[in-house]
Amino acid sequence: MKNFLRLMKALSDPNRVKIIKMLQHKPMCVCEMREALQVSQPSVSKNLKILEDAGLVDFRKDGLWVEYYLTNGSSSPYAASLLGNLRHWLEDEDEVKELKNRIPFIRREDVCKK
Amino acid sequence: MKNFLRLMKALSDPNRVKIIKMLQHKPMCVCEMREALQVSQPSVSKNLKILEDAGLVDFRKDGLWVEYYLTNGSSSPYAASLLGNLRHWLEDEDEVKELKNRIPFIRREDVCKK
DNA sequence: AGACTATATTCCCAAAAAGGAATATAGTAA
DNA sequence: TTACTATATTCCTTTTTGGGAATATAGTCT
Repeated sequence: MKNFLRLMKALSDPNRVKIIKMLQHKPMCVCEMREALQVSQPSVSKNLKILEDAGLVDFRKDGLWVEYYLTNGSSSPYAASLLGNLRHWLEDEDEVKELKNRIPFIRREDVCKK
Repeated sequence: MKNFLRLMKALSDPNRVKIIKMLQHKPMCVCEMREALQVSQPSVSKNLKILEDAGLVDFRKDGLWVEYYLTNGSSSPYAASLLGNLRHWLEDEDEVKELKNRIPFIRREDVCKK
């Protein structure tokens, strides 16, 4: 029950759902997501932690930055199911479409290291 | 997006999830659920409204009391999917098993009309 | 070592959520 | 009508949540 509730809670915030939708496109580091979402860096980090605790995302360190990516859901059948559904769900939302359109133009080299 | 978030939020509270699990067993009125959950009547009513807004439950008036039941999910594909999954999900949770065991002994005639 | 950068964490505040007491509403029954 | 009952709603309080500013941490580079 606890895990399930944690998952539902993780997916009940618009920025966290947007992060999921972005990561469906490609793995991204924090500064890229910060730019895409137009929120503060701590906000992105904290939301990523919530998604990680829910078993939805994982990360690998790449030098100075941290690349986040969607899990295969093996940690939880609930997470696996929702991640599967979210591949199709919300694809028609304007917010999501616009976000995915913007991703290719967000280049790590430009956004970070300022 | 709004509908999806509303659904996730509706399912991110333990009492609301328990209501769903109870209604899988049989339609119930507010006073029965109040007894099963051991919370106040207003709390049950408010949680039911949240579930209703999320497209998860509906109700029919039966004289003085109101009988709630699970929707078929036709109002939202998200709700339909989650309701389907929740038939199997959480069935092994002790909280849920105990709750379902208690339901047969909660008789409307005893619990209400005191 | 020191300077710099990406991310995580802490702290604080405003907004939202959840619960109960009190109250309002609607339906029943005399 | 009045009395009663089940549910809904309002109001209030406590807890939780989400955001940003400031700070800490970790990794890179010279």
